[in-house]
Amino acid sequence: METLEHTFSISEAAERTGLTTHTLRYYERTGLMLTPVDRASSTHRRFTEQDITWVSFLTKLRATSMPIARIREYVELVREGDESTASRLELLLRHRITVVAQLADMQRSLTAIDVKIAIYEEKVAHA
Amino acid sequence: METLEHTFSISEAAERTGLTTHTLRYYERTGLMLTPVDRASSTHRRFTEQDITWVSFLTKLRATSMPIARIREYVELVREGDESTASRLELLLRHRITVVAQLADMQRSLTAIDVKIAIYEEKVAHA
DNA sequence: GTTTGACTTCGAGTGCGCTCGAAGTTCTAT
DNA sequence: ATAGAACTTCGAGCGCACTCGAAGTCAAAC
Repeated sequence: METLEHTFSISEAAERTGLTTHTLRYYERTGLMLTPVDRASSTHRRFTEQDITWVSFLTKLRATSMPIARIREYVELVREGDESTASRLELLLRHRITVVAQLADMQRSLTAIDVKIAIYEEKVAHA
Repeated sequence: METLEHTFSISEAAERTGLTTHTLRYYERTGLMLTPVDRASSTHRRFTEQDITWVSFLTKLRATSMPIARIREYVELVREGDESTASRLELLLRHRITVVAQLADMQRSLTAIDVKIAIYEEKVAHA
């Protein structure tokens, strides 16, 4: 059952990815989709499950501050097929290092803020 | 000894805070300093230890994505003096919630990226 | 088959946080 | 005294990632 692949309109895709339709079109036009999005009825976009999956992943890359341009590089590697696996791994590993650094940095900043909070709490408690 | 308060030129302040002189001036002019920076010899800025300490803290706020405008609100509260302690605490606690959310979000994204990395490592190992 | 609303492309606009350059002034070292 | 570096203000410009509006086309529901 369910052998036919289900597809989604742009607004359904927006709903599923948490992006706006504007942003989805922007991502496509700026070269961030693995393949051009299918068009049903000549013009309207039909997003496949794979498109949605990819957009969800690219959202993770964005959420960790990978710049659009870097994501585009990654996409180009994916398009090259299997032979680029090692390059893709390398790109992601490099990105991973920056993410871990970001997390550590943010954690350190949070600690500093917590120190301040503690001081204020003390102050407020004595008033 | 060392009872005289040491002050810093803008380039020394830049060095100590990791910001550029341009950014330090920008922060001052956009209302992010607790008090106007002292001027020695009529025009040149002289940063006090307290200025440096404050800039370091505001850098932590920025590093956790607090917008300039919110920092300005915080600064205005500080200028009001002791009576604003509770408001400042509230502002920081509210910010804290967003920071914790950011950290969790980033951590989740990192996990998704790690899954992909594991897949690629598997693939590369078999080649 | 017509209406309603979702879709299309295109290019321009926005918001944020810097970042920079120009043109002039002041400090420091000799 | 003077050269050169470091400082000053001011306003404009930039880079990134969207975000939006206009004007037109298409499609699903009745």
